[in-house]
Amino acid sequence: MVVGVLVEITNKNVDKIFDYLVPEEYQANIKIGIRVKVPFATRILEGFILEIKKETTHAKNLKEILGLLDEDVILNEELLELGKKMQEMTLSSLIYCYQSMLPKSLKAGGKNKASKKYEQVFFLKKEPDENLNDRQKELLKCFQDGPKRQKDLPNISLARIKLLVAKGYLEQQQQEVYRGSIQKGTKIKYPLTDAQQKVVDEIEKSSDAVFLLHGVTGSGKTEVYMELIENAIKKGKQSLMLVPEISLTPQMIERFSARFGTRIALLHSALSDGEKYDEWRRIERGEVDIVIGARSAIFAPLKSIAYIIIDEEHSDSYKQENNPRYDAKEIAKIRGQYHCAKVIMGSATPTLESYARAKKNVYHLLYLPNRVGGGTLPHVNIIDMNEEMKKVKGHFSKPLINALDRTLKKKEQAILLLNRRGYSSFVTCKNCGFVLKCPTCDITLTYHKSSHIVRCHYCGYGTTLPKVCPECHEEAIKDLGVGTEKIEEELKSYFPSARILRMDFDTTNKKGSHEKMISLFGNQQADILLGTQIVAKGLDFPNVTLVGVINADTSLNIPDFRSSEATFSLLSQVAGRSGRSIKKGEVYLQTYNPSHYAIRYAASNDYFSFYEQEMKNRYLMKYPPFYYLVNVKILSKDEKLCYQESLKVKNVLHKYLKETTILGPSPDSIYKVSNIYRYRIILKYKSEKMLNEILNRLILHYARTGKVKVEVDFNPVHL
DNA sequence: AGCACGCCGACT
DNA sequence: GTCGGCGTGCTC
Repeated sequence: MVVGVLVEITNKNVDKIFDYLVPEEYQANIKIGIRVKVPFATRILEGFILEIKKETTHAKNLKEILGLLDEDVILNEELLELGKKMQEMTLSSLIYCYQSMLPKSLKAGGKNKASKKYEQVFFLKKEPDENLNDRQKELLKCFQDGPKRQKDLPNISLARIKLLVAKGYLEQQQQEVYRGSIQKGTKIKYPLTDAQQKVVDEIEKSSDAVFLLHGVTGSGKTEVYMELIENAIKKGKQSLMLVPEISLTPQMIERFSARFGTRIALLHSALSDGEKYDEWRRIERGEVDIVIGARSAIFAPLKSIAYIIIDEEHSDSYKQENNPRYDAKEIAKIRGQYHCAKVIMGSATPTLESYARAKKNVYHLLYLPNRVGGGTLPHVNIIDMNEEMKKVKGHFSKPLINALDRTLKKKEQAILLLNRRGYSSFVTCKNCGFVLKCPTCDITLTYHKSSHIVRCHYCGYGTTLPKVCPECHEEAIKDLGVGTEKIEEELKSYFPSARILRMDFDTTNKKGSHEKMISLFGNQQADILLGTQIVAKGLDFPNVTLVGVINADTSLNIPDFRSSEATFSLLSQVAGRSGRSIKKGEVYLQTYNPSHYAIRYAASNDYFSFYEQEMKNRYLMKYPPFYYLVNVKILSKDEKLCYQESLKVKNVLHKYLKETTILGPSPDSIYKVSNIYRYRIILKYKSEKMLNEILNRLILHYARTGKVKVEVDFNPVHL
């Protein structure tokens, strides 16, 4: 017996199947999709069995596999096939594709091995008799209604139980337990509005495969999802829902667990490896009906899927930003096809790509134009900061201060957004203008006031803030950026008695702190929630009647063709946090670009006009959805070599790709990260037959040397 | 990815 | 004369 094994090495030159002999002792337990240990050159590696055959076509004498790592299949037939498609789509190595589908403990060569957790359970074996004393008889009664763990029996020592085991009255067994899964469930269900019901009916009756649910903020998309999921469960089918990591908030989890109880698996970054493994096992064993998770949850090993829901479809988090650079929305469509499932993408501000497809009837378009309960969308005021800054200093305009004052007096709550995207809170010398930069990345360092440390957000490098300027040696170092801490101070000077809750990546780092803050604010133990993008998404607080955006337009200034879309989307989302119940809400957008269409249309909540305008720009500039993009990155520690090879790559592309616009090479948006220089070449095309083959050949060519590396990113979300 | 094999410079 | 540089090639 011979097996074909894909080993754990991610280099594209080793990304092929190697044949091994299977010793007699292992033959009975060999399955496609399990992991094995194999000798490989001078080392011992792990890999996945992808083939089982009688003989090898490989002429030379084969080595034998050294052992099996799994009893159960890790990569089932669907995932095996999916991985191959991923490889074609991303040009990553096949092993990378498989590894990215699995929790760490199930990857080949993953350090911490599969870790089922067991607990001792005890159950009754022999009825109590006269050989026991009264206390022992009493204890045995506890086991009459079923097996028990020691924890289920407070005040009973393990020794007392073990004694009864020794005497043969109780039997002890190992039972696999799952860590950290949801416990409660009260089956709460709200009746659907007519509009929601109509959408549900339309999806259920339709035979289309992909739907785009365009629903304004607060229109109750989640209720639609839940209804569909529940109806699917009644038919014995499962559902998979993707949300941006940031939206995996306790609020949303609570809504689902309240309705569906324990038959949910949650996959998010806060879980430990053991917890992730347990959730994966529950899913694989068919013990859950619903999987909710961030991007990688798209690979959850469900067996019979009815719906794949992509909530907040516009979120850039669905595209993986490192190898393999897959798009979970595309994976969703492939899995959907396999399961004959319906894919539903939902958003208040769909991506232009999705909306354009919906308009061409590639996706089935559904629309929820109104808020549930007839609530009206908040009134939005645009504040021209060019004018305001002549009147006041600091970051707050008069109208926003007045609005905050009114809100606080009414005992209502406010959310303030500091738009940090594309914004660096840099540290500079007031004397010579020197800006603190990371020694290994071409990035300004960010000052963290609470810890007195400046840090690089790309490589994590950190150091204490220098007292004197490294350049001119004057004591004139000053942080100029606007962080939430600074805004908080300013806010306190206006409203000394207001209770301010600051939420950003610094304060929500610790496990559970995010949850705590949200419940604190929900219980109205704070008046103002101040934070970065994290406050814009998915939160639902009925007492919030004011939303203020300190700087609506910083995200417009980043050099990315999607910056208008990102700004429009962010502002629409955050505005939607205001006035979600009967109380009327208002919104203040402070901006230096009051006439920019992204800001104006966000203010008037006019998705359609934004769409039309932005589509015109995209057409003129040859951007998606009119053209496809590929970002070809050339990386090297050697700056000169990097540029030289970039030119060579460009020439090759030029020679073979006749239908493609080729831009560059140019320095990447971050020229240097961890001492590696980066150039990029942008490709724009509508259709190019040779594209994948040529790019693949380039990657392979550079994969051997190690001095220069070429990476490609199809449909990049950021340029 | 590693690691061996193989062909050219300054050193106990 | 040798130690060791890293270019090239291979791993069932």
